[in-house]
Amino acid sequence: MAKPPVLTPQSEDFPRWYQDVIAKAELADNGPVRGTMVIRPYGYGLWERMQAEVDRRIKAAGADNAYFPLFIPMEYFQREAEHVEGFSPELAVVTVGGGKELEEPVAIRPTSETVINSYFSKWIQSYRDLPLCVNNWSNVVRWELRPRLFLRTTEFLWQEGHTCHATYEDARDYARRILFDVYADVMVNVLAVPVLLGPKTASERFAGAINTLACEAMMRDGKALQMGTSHELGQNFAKAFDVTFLDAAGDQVHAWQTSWGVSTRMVGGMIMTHGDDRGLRVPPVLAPIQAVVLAVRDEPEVLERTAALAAELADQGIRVELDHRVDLSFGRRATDWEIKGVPVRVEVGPRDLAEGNATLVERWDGAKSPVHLDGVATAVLAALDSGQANLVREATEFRDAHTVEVATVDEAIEAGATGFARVPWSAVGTDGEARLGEHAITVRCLQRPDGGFPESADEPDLVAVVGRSY
RNA sequence: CGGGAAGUGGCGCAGUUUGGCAGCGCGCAGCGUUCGGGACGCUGAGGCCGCGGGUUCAAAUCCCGCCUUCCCGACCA
Repeated sequence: MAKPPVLTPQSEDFPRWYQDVIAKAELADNGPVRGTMVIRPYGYGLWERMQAEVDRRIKAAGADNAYFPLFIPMEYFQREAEHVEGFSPELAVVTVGGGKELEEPVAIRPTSETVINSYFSKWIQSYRDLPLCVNNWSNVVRWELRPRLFLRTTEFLWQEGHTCHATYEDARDYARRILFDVYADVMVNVLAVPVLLGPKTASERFAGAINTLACEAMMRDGKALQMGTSHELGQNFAKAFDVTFLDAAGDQVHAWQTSWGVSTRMVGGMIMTHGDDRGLRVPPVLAPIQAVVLAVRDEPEVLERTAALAAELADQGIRVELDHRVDLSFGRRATDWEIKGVPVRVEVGPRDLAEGNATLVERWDGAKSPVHLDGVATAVLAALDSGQANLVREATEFRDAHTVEVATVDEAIEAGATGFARVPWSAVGTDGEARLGEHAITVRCLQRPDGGFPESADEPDLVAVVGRSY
């Protein structure tokens, strides 16, 4: 009776499970060039939903979309010392164009601070031009040594926001606003992925930033994934690219800036936060397909009722799909939707109809329940709500159950191997970071002892959250 | 980029040691029977054995180079 598992069980081999589920749920394929990724329609559907939710919030935060070019003059990279140093190793450079060796090689953007700032310097003249907040949806290239689908690909899709402000405080507040109102909000309320928020240590900072704020999540194998970052750039790039403005007092001063991004990595984070041995579990708010109405049998009444139900659900604003593939066995189709993680399945067969019911199956826990045909829409909506809440709760409980409080670096090394360890930052420091590093453990972010967000990384009594990471 | 493993119909693999007709399971197509948790029967299609070079009468098999994937490390959304 027991069928061989469709996917490698997580407990047996988590990385293998991850690859299996990406293949079987038809999310993505490897591209022909190392590190590249072909995103298949269902995988892209997940990304499009993430994009829509992020985009809406970015606009609400006052940033407008724009587009900057893929190609960047090499010389731009040289201008900010830390930036060059940080990105040089992963830069892809075009040296031939139109069949000729180029006089000046052209870099393919790994991020766009440099080009964008060269235009900011043209556009900004007065404090009245500030704040200037733009966002770019794009692809970027970072020559990765160890690619993994969605988590770390040489080319990936993301948004990068870039802003200029008149004061340090404005820039700092904006970087936080993006972290909280855009990123954390999407992670928790859309992706159902609980995130820890806090500044990075100096060694984990973005190349060229004065402060990097991060959203860190825990995957089901206990490893950390950085889901998004928001940087305070200070005046580093403004100085390198001459982004200045005349302030109200008549002085020419450099702008204070931020940059921030989330990428297709979020898809990987969602997969590894919620997926189980039966497949994906896509949070209802995110799901491109929230409910599937499945005709159990090829009978006229069944087909009619399922079609009517699907239409009714669509009328309620539910993203619904009708499964009339009666040439495939019921079990096969049920399994397919399960692997794809569709939150709710509405099954209708002759037995249901005899009772005047449909069968509602919830993906998050597999629970099946009969629902009167008149109450399906209401029941689906309720299931979508509770499914979302349950996924967040489950993921939060998992993370907390794999997080321990420790006092020393040695204890952190031990605990960090299987989850998160919270250790006083004062007990770690730069030397401690190096020792953790020897065990492939890093400080994911700094927090207040109560988990609160610190005013600054220099605040006393901070706690370092450490763990292994992707 | 270092260490390890591996590339054979779409997917998973055997065959490589000892060179001699390219196979199996799943999937796919057609027909029929099925259909409430990956259905079954019959028939059939599908291969430059990762790519390039070499050795040989003969290469999936031996030799050299490259590419790609996976695992473990150093760097990163």
